[in-house]
Amino acid sequence: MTKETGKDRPKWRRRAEARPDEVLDAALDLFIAHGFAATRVEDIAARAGLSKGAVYLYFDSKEAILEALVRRSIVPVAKNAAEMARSAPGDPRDVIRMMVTLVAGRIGDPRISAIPRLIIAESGNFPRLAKMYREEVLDRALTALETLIRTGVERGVFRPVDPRLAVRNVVGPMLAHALLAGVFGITEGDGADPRRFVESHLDILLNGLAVEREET
Amino acid sequence: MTKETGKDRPKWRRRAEARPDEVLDAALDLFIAHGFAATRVEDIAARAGLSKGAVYLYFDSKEAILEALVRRSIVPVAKNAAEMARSAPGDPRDVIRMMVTLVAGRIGDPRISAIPRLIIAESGNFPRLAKMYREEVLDRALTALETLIRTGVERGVFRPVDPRLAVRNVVGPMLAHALLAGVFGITEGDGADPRRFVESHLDILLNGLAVEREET
Amino acid sequence: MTKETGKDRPKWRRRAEARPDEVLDAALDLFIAHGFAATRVEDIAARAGLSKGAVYLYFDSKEAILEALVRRSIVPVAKNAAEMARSAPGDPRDVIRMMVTLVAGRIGDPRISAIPRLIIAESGNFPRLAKMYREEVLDRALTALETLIRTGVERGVFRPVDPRLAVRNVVGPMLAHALLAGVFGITEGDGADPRRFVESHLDILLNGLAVEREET
Amino acid sequence: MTKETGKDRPKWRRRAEARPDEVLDAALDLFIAHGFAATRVEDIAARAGLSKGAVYLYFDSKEAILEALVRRSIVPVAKNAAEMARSAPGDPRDVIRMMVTLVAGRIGDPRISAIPRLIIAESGNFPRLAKMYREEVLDRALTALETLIRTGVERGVFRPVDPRLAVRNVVGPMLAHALLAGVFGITEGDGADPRRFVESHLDILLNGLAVEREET
DNA sequence: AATGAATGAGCTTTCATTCAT
DNA sequence: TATGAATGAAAGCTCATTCAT
Repeated sequence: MTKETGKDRPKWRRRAEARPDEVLDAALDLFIAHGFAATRVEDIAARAGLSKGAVYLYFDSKEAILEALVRRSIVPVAKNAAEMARSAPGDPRDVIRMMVTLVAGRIGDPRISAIPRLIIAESGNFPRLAKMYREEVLDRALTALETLIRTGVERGVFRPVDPRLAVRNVVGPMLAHALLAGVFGITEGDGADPRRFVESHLDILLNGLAVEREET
Repeated sequence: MTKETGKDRPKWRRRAEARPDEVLDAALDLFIAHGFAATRVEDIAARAGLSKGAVYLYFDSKEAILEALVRRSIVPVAKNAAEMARSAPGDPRDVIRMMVTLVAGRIGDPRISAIPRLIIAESGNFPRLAKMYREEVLDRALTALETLIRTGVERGVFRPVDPRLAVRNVVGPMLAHALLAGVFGITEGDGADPRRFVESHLDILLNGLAVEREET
Repeated sequence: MTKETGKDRPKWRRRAEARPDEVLDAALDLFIAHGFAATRVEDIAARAGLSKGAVYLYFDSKEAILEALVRRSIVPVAKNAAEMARSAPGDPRDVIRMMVTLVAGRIGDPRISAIPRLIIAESGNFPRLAKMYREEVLDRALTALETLIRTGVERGVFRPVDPRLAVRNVVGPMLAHALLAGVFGITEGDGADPRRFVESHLDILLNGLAVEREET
Repeated sequence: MTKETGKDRPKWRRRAEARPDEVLDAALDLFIAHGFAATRVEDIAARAGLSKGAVYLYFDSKEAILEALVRRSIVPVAKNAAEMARSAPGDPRDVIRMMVTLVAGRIGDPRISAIPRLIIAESGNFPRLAKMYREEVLDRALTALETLIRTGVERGVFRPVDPRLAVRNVVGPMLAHALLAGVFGITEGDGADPRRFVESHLDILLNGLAVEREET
């Protein structure tokens, strides 16, 4: 009687539908903290606020949780990639500036930068994950960057660098920044202000690529 | 006469002395391939050519193997650091060129680049490892680089960048290169020639830092 | 109607509540028969009718089972001690008669006399057990006996013995009786009638303590 | 050359011949402290001052060590029993006094009282030990005591007690005394003077058995 | 949709025993 | 006689997964 009003069901439903995501959130936190193998399904369940058995109503296995996690993290990338593509026509330097700023802002969030870290850690055991990530994220993102750099070179705003290799200079410093902070707790004296890092990175990078001196 | 030739000493004693390193080598291969948790001590033993129980003659626990592995990888760093220090007086650009070339050559070897990857993966479970690595390797190496850059700035060969942040631009691309190759199998069409990458990296980096245009 | 009869409640829940005690019972039997170290958790599980893993739902470790066993055996002692205390006012000889009869009746049951035997055997490895038993059982029981004897001496019904030492003459013969039977299978020709032993023990003991001859 | 004088060999030999006993001594100490199962052969070897492998030159197995230990402890009993027998003709009370004094003096030594404790602990796993001890020690000693008491009864110095049961009153208090001290560390305020206990025990026991009041 | 008791394979670790030297 | 490296069978414990309720 009490809980059967038509209006009330939505709340239930809403929860029920949100469950898988709650599980994924919980799993992500724990995978970040302890890695995949050292995280127990029971702990994921507890953190998600349901019972061990219930997790298996939503996911076939622990591995399936990891996979879903990676898959979920991939979705926004596709969107961003599409968005980027649209704004591509402009000056490659501006696009790179935008991309770096965008990404650097995100990797500050441990819940986002943790996914690649998880994949790095588990790629041996679950090659499918690495493959998925490579195909859906890296190939897209790196190719986009590559094209951008190639365009710059062709237009004469960048020196004649090899775009395939140059992408490492775009991406690497951000990776280093994220890992130094996330894994080793090295955040520099000034704290965690990502803007200063982005500025520094873009300064060095774009000057390194530019034909003419960039004014900072 | 009494002891035969030095070379002929009991094989097993000779082996016994080499055993710990053999175990570490085996462990490293497997940790790289499957991660720490998914590697069984028995597999390490088998790969090292001895029995499960024998591993425990040399190491107290599986975790101790991991720690020894990291510790062993740290030793050469101290040596290199000392060496670097001696050559420091020269042009900072040359020293950076040397360092990058040296390191990039090493990270091509999966057995060397795997250690940081292991630490990245296991830092959650074994914070001591991360701490050790940070103190023994990162703090040393990054500080050295920082000093180098600062010197360059002071001498007027580098633009006025923040040395603390600039180190990410030195180290990051190499990290990216190693991970793209090691984890995702992205080695570029041209294969695994590290020299081309080093060249490209130094070109972009040093131009990015330089006051005047570097001639490539 | 809704929940069926109380009796019909899910069997397994009912069992679940009894499980820890079933495990302890099984463990006791096996510890008696083979000692703590030589008993495998799997055997305990099998005897208790569940799987190895299930034992760990109820106890943290094998040692915890032993401890719980001792703890469980201690509970009734406290009750008895309280009971004894109430009847203390009477003639010390009567109280001693009661105590000896009570205890001797119990040590006939191997599941009761086994606990001290286990503690004797394992005190080296688990000093906490010995300490617990000493504090909860021995200190209580021996002190009670001591007081009893002292009272007897003061009232002039017992000769002036040292109560601290005399307790050994109360307790020791029962201990000997239990061990001879339990460990060495020495039960006397007439079998296991404990009453004859109790009679004999009390006869000798009380005559040994008495100021005047006891009539048997 | 150095170590080959004829005179020197004896010392060697002597050691070699003493080795098994040294092993037994070491084993006894450790078995007392940790029990049979929890004692490692390697520890026995270390304490006896030789290598793990060497132990197996003298004993076939760990169990064989335990058995030899018990066997060794039995030898003196036979001698004592014979001695006792010779002095038997005297007053049973005197013989009992002698026996109790003798035994009580010995059970103060943990290396002697430990043997029965070991047997109590391990009788489940090694029934042969219990059987051996029963036959060689208990049956002998208890029978002797029994005979003694029976004689006393027949001669009219003891009341008509059942000798089979009365032996428990002779032996039990000593057992209790040894266990309270050895296992639970209960040694009474006055320390470890065994004479006071023997005196107390004999006082109570002999008065308990006597037809006429004993003067203490 | 949800629970949590139960399972059992699998892992790390220990240690009696063997054997080449 | 003596060593100690090596073995391999257990044993304790964990945890992903299942299933009766």
